[in-house]
Amino acid sequence: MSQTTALKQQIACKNCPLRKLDCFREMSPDEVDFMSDFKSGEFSAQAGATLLVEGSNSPHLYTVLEGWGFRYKSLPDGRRQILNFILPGDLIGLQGSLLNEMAHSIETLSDMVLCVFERDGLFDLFKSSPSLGYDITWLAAREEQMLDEHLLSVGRRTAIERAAYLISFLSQRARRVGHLEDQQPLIPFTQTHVSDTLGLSLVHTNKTLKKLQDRKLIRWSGKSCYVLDEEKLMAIAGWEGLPDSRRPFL
Amino acid sequence: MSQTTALKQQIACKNCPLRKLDCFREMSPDEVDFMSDFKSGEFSAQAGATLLVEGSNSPHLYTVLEGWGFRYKSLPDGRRQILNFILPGDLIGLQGSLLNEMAHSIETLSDMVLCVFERDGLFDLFKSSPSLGYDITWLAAREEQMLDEHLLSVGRRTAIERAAYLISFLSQRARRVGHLEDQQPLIPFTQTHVSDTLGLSLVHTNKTLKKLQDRKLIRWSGKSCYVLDEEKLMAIAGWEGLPDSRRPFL
DNA sequence: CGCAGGATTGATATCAATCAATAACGGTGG
DNA sequence: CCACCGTTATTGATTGATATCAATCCTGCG
Repeated sequence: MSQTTALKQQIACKNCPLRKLDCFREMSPDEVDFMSDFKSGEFSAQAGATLLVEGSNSPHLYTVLEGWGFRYKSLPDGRRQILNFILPGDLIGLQGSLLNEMAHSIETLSDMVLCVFERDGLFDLFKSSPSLGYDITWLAAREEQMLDEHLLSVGRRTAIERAAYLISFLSQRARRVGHLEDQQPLIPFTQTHVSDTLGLSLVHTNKTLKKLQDRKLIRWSGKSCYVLDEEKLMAIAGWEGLPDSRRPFL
Repeated sequence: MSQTTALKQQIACKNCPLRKLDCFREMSPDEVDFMSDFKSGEFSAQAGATLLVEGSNSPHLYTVLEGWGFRYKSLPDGRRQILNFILPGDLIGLQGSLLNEMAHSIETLSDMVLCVFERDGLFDLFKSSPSLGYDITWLAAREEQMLDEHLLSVGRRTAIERAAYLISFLSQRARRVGHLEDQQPLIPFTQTHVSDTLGLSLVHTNKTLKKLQDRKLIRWSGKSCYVLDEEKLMAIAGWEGLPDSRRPFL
């Protein structure tokens, strides 16, 4: 549980691997310079590690370089709701930095590499580089938009619609950041994760996924989910898909 | 529907009525000056008006000066999910401004007065006043935090817990902005709004509210809900309450 | 081989949705 | 002032969806 290892800085922002993906916006040389200063190191964590805990007050912000994770909240008796998944290019810890206390926890699903920033430098970022400040706000608005859709899903979609939405949503996000190239599995997560995302019981989640499998829309083998027909999944969910504009990252 | 009336600018930012409420952060004279420039007018809308529509591309941002509203999304077949309620001091239209297209709609519950800003001026705000840019990001993070809690609620709380959470949540927010002084009703909304927020059917919502009423925690009379025991509601929901720090507004 | 975590399944119990009325209330026109 | 009407709230009966319970089955791994 929560075994993590700190590493030294290894990648220069200029050569950031994320910069090669065409889902991300270009950064100006000035912005890259600023980020090089703002970056205070790298951090890697093993699969299953807890990165941030509800109620804590982390001095850091992170951008995900590699790996998968998820944000969640729990009720006092242990019921858990997964709020969103975290993929490369995502900024995490912003709530903690601005509002002073994390209201959710974060766990890794796979091994993960993170780029580390000091929250104390955040206001300086807004002063020194308005465009990067704007980008952070952009990312916050995007997260809000995803949450809106999840809330619609959990509140108003049926079990099968929810499952179809979740899987097509994750499939699209994964593809954007270069995963799913050739029939790679979706995410290394379990049906327990799916059920805690959909707001359903584990058993009912299993039966619902089975229906999708019977219709040949997905295949769940071993610990992985393969997406066979994203279009049909989106149709079942009544979901339009992600906007396809390029997005910023830090 | 959607009958709205434009009004001339009437209130100087310096005398903004919100500034008197002690739930809001102080603004420096420079910031107030900037806001005076940024503000392009006022707008008032009748109860029941639609302010912004999913899919549209509004050229404006607004800060609520008076009144109540809500954000919602709909599925193709009409099922509706209310995402959050909007109270004085809230900034709306940010998603539309940053991401270019609104992914939700906004409707008023009461007559409403809004302070209007041009989205084209938004980047200039980040350049000219980093602290206001930071504030906008703060507000976005706060909205995200509320959505996280709603998602936990809809995904993992039982019907009565959800209802208890929603009502204590709204009660707290209302009180902060000076409503609920002496047994004022909570919000001018119907049980249909409650059901679309909780992700429950109207009938079941009614029966659930009745239970809260039988326990003397709320009273629903006419079109209004009165909160009788916020503490117990929070205990039922297993909810900690809102943080009580001051917050910024634009 | 045996174990552990995850997936699957069938039976049953609950919760919440739906259906179908009815009641209460506010506003309107006569 | 009263009858009428539309909206909202309320209620009981029934159906349907999802949760819970309790096994069993895999599969990767030491």
